Amino acid sequence: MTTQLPKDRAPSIRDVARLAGVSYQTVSRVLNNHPSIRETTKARVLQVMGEIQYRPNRAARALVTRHSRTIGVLSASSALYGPARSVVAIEDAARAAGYYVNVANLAASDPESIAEALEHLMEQAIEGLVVIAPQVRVFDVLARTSIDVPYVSFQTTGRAEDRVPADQVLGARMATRHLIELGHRDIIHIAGPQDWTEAEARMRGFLEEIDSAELGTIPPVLGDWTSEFGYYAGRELLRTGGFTGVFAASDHMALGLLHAFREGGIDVPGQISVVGFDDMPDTRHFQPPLTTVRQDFDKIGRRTVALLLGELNGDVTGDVEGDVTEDDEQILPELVVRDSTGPAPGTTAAVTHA
Amino acid sequence: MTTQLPKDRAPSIRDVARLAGVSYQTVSRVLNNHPSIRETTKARVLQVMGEIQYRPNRAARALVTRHSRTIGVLSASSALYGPARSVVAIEDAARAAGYYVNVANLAASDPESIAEALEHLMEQAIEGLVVIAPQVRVFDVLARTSIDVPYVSFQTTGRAEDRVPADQVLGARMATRHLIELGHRDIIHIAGPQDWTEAEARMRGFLEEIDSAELGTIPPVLGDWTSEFGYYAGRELLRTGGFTGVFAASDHMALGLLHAFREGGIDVPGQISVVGFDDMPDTRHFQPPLTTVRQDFDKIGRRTVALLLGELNGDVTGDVEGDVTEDDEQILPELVVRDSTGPAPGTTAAVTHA
DNA sequence: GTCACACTTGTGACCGTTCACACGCGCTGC
DNA sequence: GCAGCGCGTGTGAACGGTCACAAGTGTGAC
Repeated sequence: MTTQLPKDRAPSIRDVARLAGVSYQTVSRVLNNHPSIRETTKARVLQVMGEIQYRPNRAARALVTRHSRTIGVLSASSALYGPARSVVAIEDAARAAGYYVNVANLAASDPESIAEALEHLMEQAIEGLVVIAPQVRVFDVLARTSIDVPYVSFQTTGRAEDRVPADQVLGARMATRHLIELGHRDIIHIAGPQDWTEAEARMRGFLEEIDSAELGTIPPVLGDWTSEFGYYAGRELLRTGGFTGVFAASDHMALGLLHAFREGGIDVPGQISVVGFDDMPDTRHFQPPLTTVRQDFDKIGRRTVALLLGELNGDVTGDVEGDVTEDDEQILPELVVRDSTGPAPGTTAAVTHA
Repeated sequence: MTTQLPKDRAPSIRDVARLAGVSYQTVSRVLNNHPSIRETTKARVLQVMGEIQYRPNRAARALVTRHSRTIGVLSASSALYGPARSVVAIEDAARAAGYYVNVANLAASDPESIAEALEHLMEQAIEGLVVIAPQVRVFDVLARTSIDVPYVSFQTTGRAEDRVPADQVLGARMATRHLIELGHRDIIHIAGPQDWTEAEARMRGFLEEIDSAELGTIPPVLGDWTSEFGYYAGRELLRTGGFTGVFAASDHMALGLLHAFREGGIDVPGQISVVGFDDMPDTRHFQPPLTTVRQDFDKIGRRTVALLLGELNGDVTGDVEGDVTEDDEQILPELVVRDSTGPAPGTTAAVTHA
């Protein structure tokens, strides 16, 4: 057949219809696989689609359905392993669910930057929002600007009424317990920024575990996730002393700590034990290879997306048709023991460093 | 005024028009700031827009203009620092230029995965494509599937006729020269996957520099960017020996090398010097702090986006209206000397390790 | 005073898809 | 033999913008 196709524009549903000898509505039905359509017709239409490389126009579809099938991700400092890995996990999960993702990276976390990034996402007509950033502040801005898309933070659990990242708490408890079981009594926590829910949850886990072991609490140090901070915190800690175990809320900070301790002539794990969080791939090549808590980012990403899509579709449980389920169940973090942790020096006593 | 707005849908251009007492076309003119429109009218329309929080519908606009203002990014293994950082840089640059970004991450780099990811991006009606992945293979797939969007790879220089990432070559030369100047004669290169243009360019830079110093060439080892690979390569290298300097194409691989050398009882930089590439923030806390080549990802990102947008707008030079220019000039990498490099052992002679 | 022209504004059609509704057909049931 | 029904398919309108064109106003030149 020498039926001519438009040269200057992409083939549309009507072109397909003409070539297949049906109406455009029938083609539309094939696209949305409507039940009542004859098999043979469907096959014919599909074949034509393949032949002319037809691709549905998302803009037209979005226009009429009022659904962009796009979710937004607001991410901070994506150069860090955790956020970067999280974004990837979200993208993959969303793609698997047939959604598109638009990411806005936060240069700074002042309200203006946040508002600007959100505005950028809203222009995209996002249907939902995943926040990988200081949730507290983002929430502030969201409330103030009356932007009303459903949103979740990475790490939220499946149950909508309980937005606490249970596995984060658990992971932190595992890390802390590991140190306790090695005989450490004086353990310090280098926390992440407390307006991140993840940081807050990890700190909570740490405190809970310390508490249940009836150990004395050393006030945690509030950091910024980076190795640079870990390094300076480590130097400072060596000046004051009074601890034998450190639990850092990120592997980056743990790396900095290791550097500072090494520089200070401290043996890890001989004198001080260090635990990180995330298990980024590099950690096993740190000096010494780092004991840390592994997170299953992909699973968390799928759960987060499932939760969000569930909310979009109006049900509270977080269930979605079937693609991305598996949510409610808790995703267990895993303690990976390497060489940065060992028995507390002496038997039970803490060592003091000058 | 008690003019009622639609409750179930977002306000449209016609709602604004009604409230401002003008036609919808006038509102459209304001949106596209058409020159001939009275200041007072424009102000009135803008005020109404602000009051009712009007946001133009991108789908409708895309439908009629046939421009999605979206560019796609095809990225591989974004858990690595380089790609992750590159994606962020692209996103920021694109956002600054008023474009949206859609990222597809490659799980594997077989043709099927690539085709699937590309298909996902094409559904989004992307106008251009940035590839941060094995360009060679992606290009194969692109050619085969007759997808026809303009595309650039991250790292391409401004001049369209010369798609060689000059600064990559230069950076590699700087790293290599640094080793040579320290007296190293037997230098080995741990390269990245050769179907990445970046990897190929870095290797070329290495070879060029070795050549111009009239040193003997040791065949480079082809790696996969990861610290894990670096570690095993390092172990293997220790078995064969015959070198005193290593230039790794990524900081991750350098980290693995350091680990292997440390484990083998080799002193870095006393016996072997190591140089990395990228200057990820963690490198200064490696043991020892790593000498590496710093890349200005943000600048490269802006240049890449400018180049792509220039191509979209039909001009060959890569210039775009004025937003994102600054391209043609070369972006100079910077050698950051830390503690992983030192004078070659002995005077000029190479050391052989058992 | 009229005409040309620039400036500003408005009207109709269209982009590609989905939705609501209508319609033809064959089958069943009485 | 005809109402009723379900299946498969087609027609018109709508989504929210932009484009092409028309038209009203005011100004200056003749």
